[in-house]
Formats: sequence, C-alpha cells, structure tokens
Amino acid sequence: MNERNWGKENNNKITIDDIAKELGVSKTTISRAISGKGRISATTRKRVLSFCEECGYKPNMIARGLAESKTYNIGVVLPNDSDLNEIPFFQVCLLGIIEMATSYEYDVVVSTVGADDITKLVRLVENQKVDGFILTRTRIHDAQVEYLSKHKVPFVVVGTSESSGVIQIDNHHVEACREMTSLLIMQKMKRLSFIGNNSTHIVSRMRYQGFIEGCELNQISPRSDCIYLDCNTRLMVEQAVDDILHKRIDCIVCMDDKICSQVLLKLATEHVKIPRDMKVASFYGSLFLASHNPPITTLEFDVKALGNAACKVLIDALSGVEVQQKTLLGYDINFKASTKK
DNA sequence: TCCTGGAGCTGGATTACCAA
DNA sequence: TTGGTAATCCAGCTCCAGGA
Repeated sequence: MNERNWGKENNNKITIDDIAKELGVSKTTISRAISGKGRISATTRKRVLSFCEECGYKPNMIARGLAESKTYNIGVVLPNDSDLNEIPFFQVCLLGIIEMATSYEYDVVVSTVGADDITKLVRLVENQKVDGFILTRTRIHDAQVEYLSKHKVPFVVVGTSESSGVIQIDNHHVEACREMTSLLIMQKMKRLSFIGNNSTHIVSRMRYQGFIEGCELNQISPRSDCIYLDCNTRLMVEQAVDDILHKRIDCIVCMDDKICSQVLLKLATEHVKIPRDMKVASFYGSLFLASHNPPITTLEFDVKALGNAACKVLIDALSGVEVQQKTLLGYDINFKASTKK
C-alpha cells in the first residue's frame, strides 16, 4: 500500500486497525501510542505517532465514545425567551464555551428551556446525547437544576444557584454592584434610582442586593418609590423613566445593558441630555451600549472568559478531576461621560 | 407462508489480563 | 518491559430455527 496516497485519499476512513496492519503491530499498540496510556516503548510510540501524522489519522469519536460510554458532546442550555437570546451575553458566553470545548475535542449541542418547560433538556438526557450540561440562566426555583440533580447528570451553572452541591461559575455581582454604587455616591450622586428586570432570576437579585449594600455603606437609604423592579417589558421601563423624570434624581442605575438601552432611548425621546440633565450607569456593559454617545458608565464582565471557565470546569468534572464548587471571576468598572459632572 | 424470538455479527476504540 | 489477545461498550441489523 502506498502510505502517502493512502493517507490523503482516505483521510476520514483510516482506523487504528488499518494503521496496525500497515505497521505490523496490534491495534492495542496503536491505541496506547495515541492515548499515552499503558506500557509502550518510546521508539514504537514515536513510530506510530509519526505514521498517524503522516497519514492524517483522526480518531473516530463515535467509536471512542462507545468504548468509553461517553458522547464527547456538551449540552448548553439557553433561555427560550427570544429577547434574552438577543442579549450579547449569551452569544459571547456560547462562543467561550465552544472555544474551550473544541480544544478538548468536545462538541456543543445547544438547546433551550423555558421557566417551567424543560422538555428539550429532558430529551437530551433521555436520548443520551450529551455527557453534561452548562446552564446559562438560573432561577430561584430552577426546574432544570432540580431535574439534573435528581438524575445525577453532571452540570455546571453559569451564574449562582441556591441548590446545594451545584458547581457554579459566576462574577462577583454583589461586590461589583456595591462598589460601583459606592463610587457613584462618592461622586456626589446621592439620589439614585434603580431599574431592574425579572426578580426570579438570581443574577437580578444579586445586582439589586449589591445596589442596596452600596447605598447603605454610604449611609444612604434608597427610597422605595425610586426603585423599579420587574420591569420586564419596554413599556414598563418607559413608565419607570417617566416617573423618575418627575422626581429629583441624580442618576438612573440600570440592572443590565438591555434595560439601559431602553432607558437611553426614552431619555432621548424626552430630550433629556446626558449627563447634564440626568446621569446614567449600567451594571452590565455590552455592544448594546458600546456605540452610545456620550459613552455609558458600565460594569464590565469578561463573559467569554466566563464561558471558557464553565466549559473547562465541566470537562474537568467529567474527567474525574476534583473541581471547585464555586468560581468567581473579576470585573472592571468603567467610568465614562454618562456620569461625569 | 408468515411471524416471532434468539443468536450472532457489525462498527472503532479502550482496557484487563496474559505471554514472550 | 513490551506488546498481543480478547472482552467490552451498544444499537441495529441479518440470519435461522421453530411454531402457528
């Protein structure tokens, strides 16, 4: 057999059996050389690896999965709320997950769940399509967390979970929001208003908690009539802004980039100049806000790194490596023109 | 002849056990 | 110490024997 042509022409059909026959050894020897496990001489291993590279051998992942009882697939679960999927957070996080998964020869299967509808996730589990899951949004009483825990399916949460024993990768939301709120107050913004969205989301609660702690740390009691929670629609955000404009407020603090972009549109409609008439800050910055003029003061989280870390921790857990129960990544506070005097 | 059920084979890779 | 044999993973398929 002509090794060079054989390798190029049948690139996706070469098996360890073919290589074993070609080199006059058993397929066990080929397997050991490739995996690095088991006893094999350095000379034989070098000879095998050299031939594998020359003929462009790629392991058959289905066969490997069959032998190891693994799929080499990771399930990533996104919220099925279309608005949420338009938020750059999920797109960037997914990119980070895919980047890390690919480097470990895993593929990514993307699915969605609703607040009470986890049928697509259940289907992936029952059909044994994935080895583990990464959940990108958690709620206070989370059906997906309960289901995966009950069925002992490995999973990692991007965010925070109140359930015990859940592996979590998150940012220092409370600390970050507390610090940013403190800095705003120190810059003479004493009268703050807060607009937040769905309070059943744990991240929403954490950011709100950080805001409250930041106020209390600076001996300021946030007025309840200046706090707008569960503004889940554009109309609700606009009504909140309308209300705020009738009060003596120094700065609107937005829970995330989506709310902030709606606030900015409403302020523009009302001809409110930023920062002269109203200052604006957001607890999360993204492409939504990147091109706004004036630039918006935001909290910056490295979401791609978050995706990377979540995927790495899951793969480690699947490989039997001991992993930390909770990993917290850092943040940056970018003060821009929207909160300048 | 048709239907049913069991046995055995197939794919490619891993791995426990054994021999040289 | 090194490398080979054979079992194993699992779902789907084919083949064959036996019964209705």
